[in-house]
Formats: sequence, structure tokens, C-alpha cells
Amino acid sequence: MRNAEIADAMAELAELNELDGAIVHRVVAYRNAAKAIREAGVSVAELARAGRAAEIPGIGKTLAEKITALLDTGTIPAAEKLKAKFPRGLVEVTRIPGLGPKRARKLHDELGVGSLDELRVAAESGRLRGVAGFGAKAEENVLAALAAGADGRPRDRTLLSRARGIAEELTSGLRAHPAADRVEIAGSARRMTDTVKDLDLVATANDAGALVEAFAALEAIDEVHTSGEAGAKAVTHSGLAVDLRIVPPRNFGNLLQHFTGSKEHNEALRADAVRRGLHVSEYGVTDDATAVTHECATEEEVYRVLGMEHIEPELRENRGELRAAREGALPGLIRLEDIRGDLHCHTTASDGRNSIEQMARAALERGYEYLAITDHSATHGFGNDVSAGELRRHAERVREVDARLDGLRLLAGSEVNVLPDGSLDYDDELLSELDWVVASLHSSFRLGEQEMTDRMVRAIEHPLVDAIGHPTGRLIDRRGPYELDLERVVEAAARTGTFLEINANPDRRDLSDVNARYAAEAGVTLVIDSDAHGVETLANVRYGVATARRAWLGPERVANTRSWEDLDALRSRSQAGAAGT
DNA sequence: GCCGTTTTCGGCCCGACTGTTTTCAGTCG
Repeated sequence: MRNAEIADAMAELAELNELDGAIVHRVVAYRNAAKAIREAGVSVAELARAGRAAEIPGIGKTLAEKITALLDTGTIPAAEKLKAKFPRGLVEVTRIPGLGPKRARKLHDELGVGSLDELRVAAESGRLRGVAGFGAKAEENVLAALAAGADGRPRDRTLLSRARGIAEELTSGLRAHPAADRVEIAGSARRMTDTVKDLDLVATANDAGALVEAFAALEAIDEVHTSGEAGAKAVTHSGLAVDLRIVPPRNFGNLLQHFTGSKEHNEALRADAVRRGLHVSEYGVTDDATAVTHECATEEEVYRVLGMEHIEPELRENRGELRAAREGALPGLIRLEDIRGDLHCHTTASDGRNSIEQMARAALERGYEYLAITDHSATHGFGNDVSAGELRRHAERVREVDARLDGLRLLAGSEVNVLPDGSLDYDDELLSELDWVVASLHSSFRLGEQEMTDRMVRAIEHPLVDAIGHPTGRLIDRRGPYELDLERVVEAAARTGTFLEINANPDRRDLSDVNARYAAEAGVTLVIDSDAHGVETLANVRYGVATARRAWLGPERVANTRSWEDLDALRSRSQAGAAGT
């Protein structure tokens, strides 16, 4: 059983317990466990089988038993018992804005509401206002929410690249206005998570009213819901909610820290502060002993007051960064400027939009020292495959352009398909003529875990494979990862020296932050590639760097922060050569 | 239900807002 399924079961248990009126801390414990399981880099099922589930932070004896029951029988007795107690549709009722578990439960107990349909009927017939704590306004809000299409499902999230594009347009628009002093992106867009729910902007202004007006007038803004001196809530034409907050400069640091999150980071940070007699809020840090509130103009100051190193936004997920910051043990994170070359891109030879020369010149403009041209191989399909003969001619053209260009080393490569049995679709003789080989899966995604893992490990062990492209195959919010035993994949990569890619395409970001961290800790060297299909998408490498930062990686863990000579000496084919194989 | 450089028991982040209420519970971020 995969981590996602176990995590779903824990999350369901949290919702059922919440409906059942369990104390909030128990519900939180289930939610924390669900998150920890979802993010675990290793198979929680295997860990549980070995009696080691409690090694995951947030899982204790009780939850370990429940996980074991889930693995053995497919169900958790406590969950089954609660499910029998409440109608199936009641959970959706709890997700209507303004209703929560307590109020939904009340409607169930007093009116028999057990689904969104029953909720609608009860509201339409004016029966909600008969329940204590509900009035005409509650009825109105419920009907408005249902009419607006609330369906009890969490709202779609926006891919980071799209959200950042909008956020950067909004902030540059605001910064250009004379009323603005400081404007910063906060929230998950600042932490560079895979997707975001909405945008948070934090600003200081010499004329708050004027800045709010300017905000409402920005081209991207469709509609402003509420506005005042303190800021505005709005929606963009693309439907993304934006929250602009205008704050005083004296505690800008507290507010930026607060609104950057994550929720988990802030909760843990505050709990840690409480143990040392300090109370943290968006307004400052209050010392219990003196009742003095320390306001901070910068985030650096907030962390300093709490006795910590400054924590980069990408690390703020409560994944160990607080302890590391207290101990002065935070990693020195990789930066975009550390990237010295890109080792995965496409041209018109396969499904790219630009020529070899255009891609090379764009790489040069980015200040790169090298670029590998890695068009798809013979079996890629979609009519954009490159036959063996074509690949030889293509490599020649790459070398011709390389000879003409100063300042950039152009590498003749290929993104080779890994066939279902783990073999590659070019023979070794041809591969050995290339400067760089990325091996990726593009077909037969539905093999079982054993077969899929064997296939991947065989590709990793191939002496001429330098890196594995988008190793888990996930497409964010659209397709889950292949059925892979990541532990075996990572072990093989660490053993052979084959690099694993952090594919920077914002739809992929594969390996993910959690998996990349796991791989690096196991001794794997990563490579960050744009997988660009045109000159403009070379810039996507920023999302790969963001994933690497979220994975706690320093430049030393990433191969292409090196010169080509150093990288060449590091890669597995050099190692294999040195070992005489 | 979890967890411990003050604890193996007694805690568990903080504040704003809303709608319903004569003082606040529940929801939300």
C-alpha cells in the first residue's frame, strides 16, 4: 500500500473524529500523521511491517497499530465504526464556508441533514434558522455558497509557475506606484510550493489608500471584494484569489513571517517559543516575564529574537528546520546563480520549437558554460522520434554549432527511452558516441511496482546512462508517480553514481522536494534540468532550483553547479571507466 | 493521539472575523 493511501485513511479518520466531537488535539494528531506519511520519503507500509512506523514523527503506538490493521485487513475498525455513525455526505457539508464540523454535526442531529442536497432543502424551507446558533444570515450564506458551485470538494490549486507569473506582475505593478514603499510576495508562492491556493502580498506604503486604489486598477485584477486602509481582497481574471495587506513598517518582519507560513512552520515555531516564555504573533514577539512586545522590521530580526538562524522561506515546512536553525545547522542552499549548465533540452529535431543554434545562444545569454542537446530517441512516437542515423547526423550538427560558438560547450546527447524491460532504444555503440545520455520512461507506465522498479534499476545500472530524467513520472495535480520502490531506485543511483534529475518543468518538478532530499541523504547526486522545449523555457530551471532548495540541497549535491570538466570526472561513466568496466 | 534540554502527564499557536448573541463559540487563515 502506498503512502498516499495510508495518508488518506489517516485524513479520513481525522474528519470522522472531528464530526464525532473528539478533542481537537486528537484530530490534529491524525492530520499531522497524514501529512507526515504523505511526505515520507520511504514506504510507510514497509516500515510498519517491520514494526518501525513510530519512527515517523507524529506516529505513536496507537497510530502504528491502526496502520497495521489497515495493511492487514484494508480497513481500520475505528474508522468503520464512525462511518456507520454518520451519513456519507456529511463530510461535504462540513466544507461549506461558514459551516464546520461542529455546526454540520448540529444540523445532522437536529434536522437530519446528511448531504449537500438535504442541506439545500433545509435552507430553502427556512428550517436552518430554527437551530440555535443559526439565523437568516446563515441560511442566506449556505444557499449562496451552494449556488456559487460549492460542492464540498477542496478548490483547485494553481500551478506555481502560473501563480508566480501573476504575483510578479502584481508586485511590479504595485512597486511602480509612488505610494508603495515595500511590496513582497508572501504565502506558499514565496515558499515555492508545487501549487498555491491563493496569493498573499504584504506591503508598506506612505499612502495606503492610494496603493489600494492602484491595486484595484491593475490590469490582472478582475474584481475587488473588500478594501480599506489595511489592504484588499481581490480576484484575478484567471480566478486566483489575491490578498493584499498593507502594514506598518515597524513590524513588517513579523507580518511577512506570519503570512509566509507555512501553517505548520508557524505553529511549531510558536510552540517552541512558548516553551521559552515567548509568544509570537503577526504583531511581534512578547516576552512573558516583562510583557514587552518586540516588533521586528525584518524577518531576520524575528528569527534572531527567537534565538535562531534566519530560515529561508523554502525550508519553512516544519521538516526539521526549526531545530537546525536553533543549532546553527541550516544548510547553505543552492541558488539559481550556481547553475552552470543545462543537461536536458529539446530542439526541432524532436518536439522542441527552436534550432540547436537558437537554444545554444539562449543558453549563452543565461551565462551557461555548457548545454546538452537531448532530443527524444527512436521509439518516442508522436512522429518526433529520432532514428539512429538521424541521431548521428544530429550530433554532427551539434558539434558544428559548438565549433562556431565561443564561450559555450555544446554537448551532443539524447533523451533515451527506457523500454519496458529496462533496456534502451539505442545500442551501446551509438550511445558511446554521445557526450551525454539522459534515460527516461515515456511509455508502459502501468507495470507493477516490482517490474517498474527492475526496469528503472536496469537503466540506472547501464554504464552509459549519465542521468535518469523525471524519475517518478508525476505530473503535478494530474498524474501520480509510477509504481516505483524509490528506496531501491535511490540505492541503485547511489551505488552506481548515476545522477537523478530534478526536472524543472513546473508541471513535473520531479524528483519532488521530499524525494530529492531523501535521495541526497542517501548519497545520490542530483542534476537540475529545464527539459526546455524552446528558448523561453530554459528559464524554468528556477523551479528546479526551488525544488532543490526545498529539498535542503546545497550546490555540492547538484552536479551541474560544477564546470563541465569537474562534472565529467564525477559522472558514472567516468567512474565505470576508472573501475575498468 | 503525540510528545519531552523544564514534563512519561499535562500540555498542545495566535488572532480576526462572523453571526449570533447579552458575552462568545465556531470558523478561518
